[in-house]
Amino acid sequence: MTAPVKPRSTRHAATLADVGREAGVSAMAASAVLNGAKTSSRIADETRDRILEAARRLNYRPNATARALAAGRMNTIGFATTLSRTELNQYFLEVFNGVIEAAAELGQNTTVFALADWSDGARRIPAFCDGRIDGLILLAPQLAADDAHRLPDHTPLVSIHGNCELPGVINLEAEEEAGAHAMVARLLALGHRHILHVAGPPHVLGARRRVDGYHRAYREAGLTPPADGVVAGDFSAESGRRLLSRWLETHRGQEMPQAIFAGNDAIAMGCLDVLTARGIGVPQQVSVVGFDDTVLARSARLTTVRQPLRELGQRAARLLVACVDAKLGEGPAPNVTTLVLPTELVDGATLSPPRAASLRIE
Amino acid sequence: MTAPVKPRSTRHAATLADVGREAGVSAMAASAVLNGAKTSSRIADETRDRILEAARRLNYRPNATARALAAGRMNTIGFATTLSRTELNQYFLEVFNGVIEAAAELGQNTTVFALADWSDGARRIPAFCDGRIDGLILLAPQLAADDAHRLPDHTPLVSIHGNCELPGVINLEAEEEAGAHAMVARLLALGHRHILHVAGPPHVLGARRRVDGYHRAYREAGLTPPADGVVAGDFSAESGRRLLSRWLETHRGQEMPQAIFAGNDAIAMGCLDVLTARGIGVPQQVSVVGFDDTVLARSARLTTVRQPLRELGQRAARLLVACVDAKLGEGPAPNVTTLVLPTELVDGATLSPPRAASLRIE
DNA sequence: GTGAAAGCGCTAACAG
DNA sequence: CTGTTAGCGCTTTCAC
Repeated sequence: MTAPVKPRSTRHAATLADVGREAGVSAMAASAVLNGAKTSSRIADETRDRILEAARRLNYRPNATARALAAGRMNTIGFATTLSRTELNQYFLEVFNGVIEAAAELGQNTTVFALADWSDGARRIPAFCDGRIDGLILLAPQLAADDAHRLPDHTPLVSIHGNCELPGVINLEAEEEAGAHAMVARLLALGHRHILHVAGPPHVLGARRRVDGYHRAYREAGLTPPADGVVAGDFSAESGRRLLSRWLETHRGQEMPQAIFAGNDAIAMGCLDVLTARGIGVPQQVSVVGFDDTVLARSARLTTVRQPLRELGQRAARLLVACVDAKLGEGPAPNVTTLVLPTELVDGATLSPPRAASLRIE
Repeated sequence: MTAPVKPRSTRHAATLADVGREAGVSAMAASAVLNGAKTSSRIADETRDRILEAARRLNYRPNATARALAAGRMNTIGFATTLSRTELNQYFLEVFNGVIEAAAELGQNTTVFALADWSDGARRIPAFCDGRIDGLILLAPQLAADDAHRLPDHTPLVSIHGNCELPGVINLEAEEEAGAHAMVARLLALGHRHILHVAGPPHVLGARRRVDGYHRAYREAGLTPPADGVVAGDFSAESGRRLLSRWLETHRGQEMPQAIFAGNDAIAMGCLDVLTARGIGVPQQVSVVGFDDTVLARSARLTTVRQPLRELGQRAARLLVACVDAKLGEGPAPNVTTLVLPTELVDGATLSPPRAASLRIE
């Protein structure tokens, strides 16, 4: 019987076995001392010192993959999002900051999965949940109810701004309808009557909710929204530019809207571009308001509706980690299925009362 | 001798052993079929089908941690950066997009490590390199040469905008001095003479290089920079606001600078805030130019110096993965130690020739 | 108090 | 072509 060759691993500085050998004890003892093992009652102080000393001398580093394999936990959460390669996603950045911050506080790493789109996501998500992450946050997922059964059930999931209920997936969102309503109600209260809503994609729940808020504000004020008052595209500056340009083209000679309520800040920025290019003063001639309160809004001093994006990220991370803990029997499972945070109006420099005389589109 | 209890793992849907049992073959056969094993020449078609069928029935998913432990590779790269909790880092976002994009193309995941600051980083980096990532990108690290020996040598590192040479670490950067020089030279060519440089932190190499470019442009034009022509703070809008406000306070009654060259776009945005608040027209009365060409610049139509941030991220990821491959004997090691990409001027709406009459600071 | 043994799931080597 | 064996580094019973 030949003694098994123990090939000296070159992959890591030192293993527990190395440390044990150096200290003249077993690897288990080393493990007990170096990693907060719950198993060992106590190791003799003298032994412990010897082990610590050996570890320092060999520059011992625990191996995360081995530990993960044994523990069934990687201490890493995933964050899945679509990331366009042409337009940087401020929305992502805000939420991500919250996620990574809260995760770090809980000793968890964050790995980001960039999706081309969500049909891609539905296909790839199961593959992500293969042990490299302990749980996954879905950012603004566009999943069909049909995709639900394909989602892995052994990995906790949390969604932010999910577009449909997914069984077993906690969803976090903000009061978008209420936020949109409050903003449009304020515009109406200031005297604006002709408000154009340049909306996001109709297949996105949040975009529809903003449209709903717009309509409710008119309704509750006893007013009727203008004909052609809502145009929809996607959530990008480019879309804002395109939609508004086209709208102005097709309504040439008619009355210029007094205000533009953009579906998000990026759209608002696109609208600002168009107005500026036409020499139309904001807010002197037309008011423009956005939605989200991303850094874009702050840098342009845009009047907007704030969604607590960073906080959504933080909460999502904390809930997710709680789910992971619970799955491993290390705590109670959070008993929420949905969490809705408030929105609020943010004052900027792009909103004022409507001018007295109406303006014609040239 | 008691038979070892095989506790049915509840952690994963199914293991290779499960699949093998179901298909009536060994786990190795299953491994060979399900994961592209190079070892086995061929498995009988009939067997292979049986295995695939069993895998599908059991919904088999390979376990990434087990695979990583055996293979010594996690297929994940790390991205370490400082992330302020008060101001969102557009610079980070741009580079990150490049990193994640290139990494994904190479089948690698990306995990982000958020550092409070780089002294923190020097301490924590070794701990990250414990097998959970195969290599690490350092974004704008501020490391002392002294920290070098603490960096792990078993994990490949790549830095972007590193502040000092680190042995064995490939560094990527842009021609910052040249970019700053080109911009200031253009300002001078337009007729500006009194250019205030609101710079970044002097301990950051890139900030110093921009100052150098500023000085060289004056020198080569045969001119002398104004006294008090450079003020330094950090790379944030807040710093830009504070520095410019203070500068204007302390120079009250003197001549207003004709142009402001900001150390980065965030600083430029801060300066724009201050000028706007004072009712000073940009660029009619004062020109403002930035550095980086982040999304902030684009949304404000800021004239700026473009650094190819996304490309820096892409290149860094590709180089890093090449290093990882090389370490595992799967390819040649890249033989570069430094990569410098060009910068270029970006036209915006915040630069014009100086006005004829000089302006006094009120 | 400490060590021996078994196993987390997968893979590389070698035997059959 | 397929199965057996050993081992990646760490942990967790369970004897001693």
